[in-house]
Amino acid sequence: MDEQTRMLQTLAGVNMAGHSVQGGMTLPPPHGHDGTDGDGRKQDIGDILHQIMTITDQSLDEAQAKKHALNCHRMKPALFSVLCEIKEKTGLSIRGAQEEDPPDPQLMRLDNMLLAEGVSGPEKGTGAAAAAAAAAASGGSSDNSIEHSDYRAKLSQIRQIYHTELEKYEQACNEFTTHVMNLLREQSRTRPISPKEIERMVGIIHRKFSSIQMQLKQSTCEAVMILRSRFLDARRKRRNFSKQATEILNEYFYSHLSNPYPSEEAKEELAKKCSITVSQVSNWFGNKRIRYKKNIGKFQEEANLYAAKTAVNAAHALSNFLSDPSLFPFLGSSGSFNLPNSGDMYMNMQSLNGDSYQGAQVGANVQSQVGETPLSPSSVHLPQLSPKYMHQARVCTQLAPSRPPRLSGHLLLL
DNA sequence: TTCAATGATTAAAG
DNA sequence: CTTTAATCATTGAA
Repeated sequence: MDEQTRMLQTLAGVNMAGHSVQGGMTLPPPHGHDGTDGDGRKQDIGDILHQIMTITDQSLDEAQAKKHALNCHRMKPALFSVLCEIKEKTGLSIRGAQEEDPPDPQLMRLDNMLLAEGVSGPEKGTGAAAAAAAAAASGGSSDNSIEHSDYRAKLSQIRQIYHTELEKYEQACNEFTTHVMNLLREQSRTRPISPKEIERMVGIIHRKFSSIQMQLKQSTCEAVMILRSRFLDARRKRRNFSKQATEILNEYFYSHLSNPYPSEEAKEELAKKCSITVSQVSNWFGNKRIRYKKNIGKFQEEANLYAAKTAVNAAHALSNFLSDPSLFPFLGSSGSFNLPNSGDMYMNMQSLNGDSYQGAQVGANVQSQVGETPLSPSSVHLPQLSPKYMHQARVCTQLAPSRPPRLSGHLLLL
């Protein structure tokens, strides 16, 4: 302790013997006289003030030398550690303890939202590529893809700004932190600063910067929300599908009337054909099924139309099929097996097309004859002529009573 | 302007 | 997840 005492004396320029250093914030105690503090203290303060006032009179070299001597004093580390400890025990440590804060729920919410919107988080190269591919796949024929890419572009713009700003903040934060740390380390040579204190300081800086980041995140969130709402509005603005698309969808629907539930693959196929998305196909079929079921009569004309259309298509397909001599060599030349081109064949095709039992009675009012809802899964569903949708054809065991017995002959022929 | 048609969204159910 | 049923919101024709 003797060394420390002397050290203190050197530092304060006064004799502190016999006085406790616990009074951290109080002025250095006067030297010499134990217990007789009255006039002595005043004089000591005067001395100190004088020293301070005249410090500029010292030559720089002299001051530097003094400083150096002080820094090199072998008891300095020990003394500083004690001083640091004292500091810890006084106000500073209390403040530090109070600043232990739990993760801000608000910040968490913002983070989650940014993550969900794809602004923060992993680089969404795949997502953007997929979106671009989707936009390209839809052929650019619809405004939808344009709007979508527009949204994407704006979002990535926001994303970019967000990231550059974030990076800037982070860089500034790191710079400032290292600067402060260096400063404190430098200062720790001349005044007691514990590593813990530096740590705390770093914590304070980080908190400050993260509050700035939160503002950034908040404004980014706002921007995304605005963009999103605008885009959602735009998305709600529907466009009717093209006539061709509706045609294709209706064709599929009415030729699968007993089971109008396209498989995933079928949906994809239809989506591709119609230049719409799979979910749009799903929407369309959902709407179509419910609206058809609600008012079959209203759709009768349409049903007949498409049934006839598919029948004609099928007839052509079958015609081509049957007239292929390589398939039926026993039939001889194509001439010897004349396909009936009109009425007869047409009706055959109608019955061949197991699904379009509505269409089998073109022009008739079928409503009364439809004993069961055509959507009932118990309806017969015979394989289609078109091989494309073969995979989802389903042959049920029971025949609908209202339906005529069916075409085993044709099928056998095929 | 009206209104049926239609694509999209939603809750509920499985 | 998919589907149904109801509903919303826009479109396009009258």
